[in-house]
Amino acid sequence: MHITIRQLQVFEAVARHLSYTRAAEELHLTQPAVSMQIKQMESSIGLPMFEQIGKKIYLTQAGDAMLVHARTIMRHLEAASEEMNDLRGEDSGRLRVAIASTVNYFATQLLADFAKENPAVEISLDVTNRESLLSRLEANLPDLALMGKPPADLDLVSESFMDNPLIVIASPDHPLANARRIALADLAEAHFVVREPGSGTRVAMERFFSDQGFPYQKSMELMGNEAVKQGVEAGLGLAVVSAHTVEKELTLQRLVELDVDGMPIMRRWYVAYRKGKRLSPTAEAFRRFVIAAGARRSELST
Amino acid sequence: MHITIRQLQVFEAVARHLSYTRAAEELHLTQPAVSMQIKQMESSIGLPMFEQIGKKIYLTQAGDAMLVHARTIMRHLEAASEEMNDLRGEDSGRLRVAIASTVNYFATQLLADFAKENPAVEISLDVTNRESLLSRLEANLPDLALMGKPPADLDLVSESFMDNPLIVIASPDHPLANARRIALADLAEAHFVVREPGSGTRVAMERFFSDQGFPYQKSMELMGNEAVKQGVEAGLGLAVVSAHTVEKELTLQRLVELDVDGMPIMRRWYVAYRKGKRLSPTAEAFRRFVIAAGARRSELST
DNA sequence: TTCTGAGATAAGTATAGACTTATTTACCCA
DNA sequence: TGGGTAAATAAGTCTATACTTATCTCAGAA
Repeated sequence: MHITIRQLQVFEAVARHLSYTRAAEELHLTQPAVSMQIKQMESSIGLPMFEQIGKKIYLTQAGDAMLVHARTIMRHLEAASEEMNDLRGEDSGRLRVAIASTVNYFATQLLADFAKENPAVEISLDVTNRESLLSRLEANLPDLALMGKPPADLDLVSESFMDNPLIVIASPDHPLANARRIALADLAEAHFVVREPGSGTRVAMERFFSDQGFPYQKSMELMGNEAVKQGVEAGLGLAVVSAHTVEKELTLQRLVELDVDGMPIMRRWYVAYRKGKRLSPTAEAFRRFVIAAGARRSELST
Repeated sequence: MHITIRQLQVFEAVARHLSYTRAAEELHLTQPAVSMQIKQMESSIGLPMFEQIGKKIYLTQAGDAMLVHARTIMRHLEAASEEMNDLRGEDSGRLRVAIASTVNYFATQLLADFAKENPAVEISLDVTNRESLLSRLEANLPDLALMGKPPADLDLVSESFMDNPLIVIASPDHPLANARRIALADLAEAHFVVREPGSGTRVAMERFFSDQGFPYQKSMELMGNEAVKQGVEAGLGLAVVSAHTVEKELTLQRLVELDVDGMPIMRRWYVAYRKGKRLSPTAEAFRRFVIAAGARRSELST
């Protein structure tokens, strides 16, 4: 059975008007065009759809049955067309964002702002550490990722949008709390609270220390930024964290930043997506939104 | 949005395999053919359906949404195709038969036999008098009609299939019950029970009497054959009826046939349908069935 | 690195799809 | 018996569809 969508459209119009001529008018066609479409449809089905009794046209039983299907099919085509129209706009559809856990401290705000501007967008946010974020990217789960510098081997398209200074924090009553220009060597005796392996912050810290030839001492390994901060507050030792994650604590003087030579380690945050990814207009809009927000923020700080 | 059914088919196959090449194999096509179909579909929709991340192919959100519709549309096409296949056969679908009430005495048996041979056919039977049967034919309600000689003005295609002798019946204790070769004039004093106007039997009777210049006397007008028969049994007078309707009563001697000169009036039954009607294979089969049954019956009686 | 499998691209073709205008046929009604 | 309306038929045109083969590109694995 080789039937055309066009044939279904024409058929439906004829069935509705029970008139070829009327259907032709509606479709801005000539009457023979309609005759032919119906005839082709009938011959490919092998059954008449209409019967002409006297001057009137009636649906045959086959036509009756066909009409039901023609209508549902057309309804689905229209529904699909509308959905596609929505998806073609920037303010609809779904947006799956995965973020490195450290990013959480400002990304949530960002997403909230974006959601407020685009209420019809269905946003899903996925917060994990760098390592599992990369594996999610590999499985093509998120549309976009917010993370530290992406590795070269995963073919990511990325753009940095914000500074990410890593600083050393200590409890306020730490002996070096008020020291100036501390050399890394001065911290040889200190113990460090560190994030779990797989954390981007930890990787960055270790790379920095090893570049500097500084063999840091680990006091404890904790899962997540919060735990680390609390560990430091509790006096378990120092820690290297992203400055953004401790803004509140520094203001409240629950924690202090140590003035260590070579710090802060200047890193950057990136918006990234896998090469080949067909960003939806919404995802693209969010990407720009993030970059713009980063630019705004760095303007403020200069 | 100008999309082809073919495109939906190809799209569905690709979405199922998540591979152009695999889909091409399934559809017995070359791989570029599939590429092009998808590309055309995407360009007419204005959104990508797939994204290629590394070596794997994934559905985009738009593709995901489209797939749902593509599948329902294809399901409906298949369902339609199956229904049409059924209707193309002789043993399915619906069969609407309208019969003149007098025909009821043997048509019900006929329909029962046909239904037994074709259990999947949905039969609807409509019993009315000639007049309302004609108006139903005019409205194209029945597929076929079983009736007396069809009028010429309604453009019916008809074929006679059985004799319909009209006879005069009387109660067994009627004075003329055993008389031979009664002349019509001898019935001048008799009263006749007659069918309602609109009845074919009544029309035939009146035409016959008026052709013979016989002004019959009407004792009572009754609705339907049964009422007429009971009226005659009750001694309300004579009646002209189709012989088929009184077989039982004659055998049981509840009624007798009067041997009137010029009787029986020899009429015939016809299967008829409106010119232009596209008889379904089932309807055509029933038409032949009726004619064959008529032929069998007249062979038996000779 | 090279090889391999998968998809994209290019170029070309046959065909049937979707129309048109002009004309004929058929029914219904006045 | 014509006149009007509606559908069928005929003939022709144009273009997009649905393919093909040949070649190129690219990611991932040996």
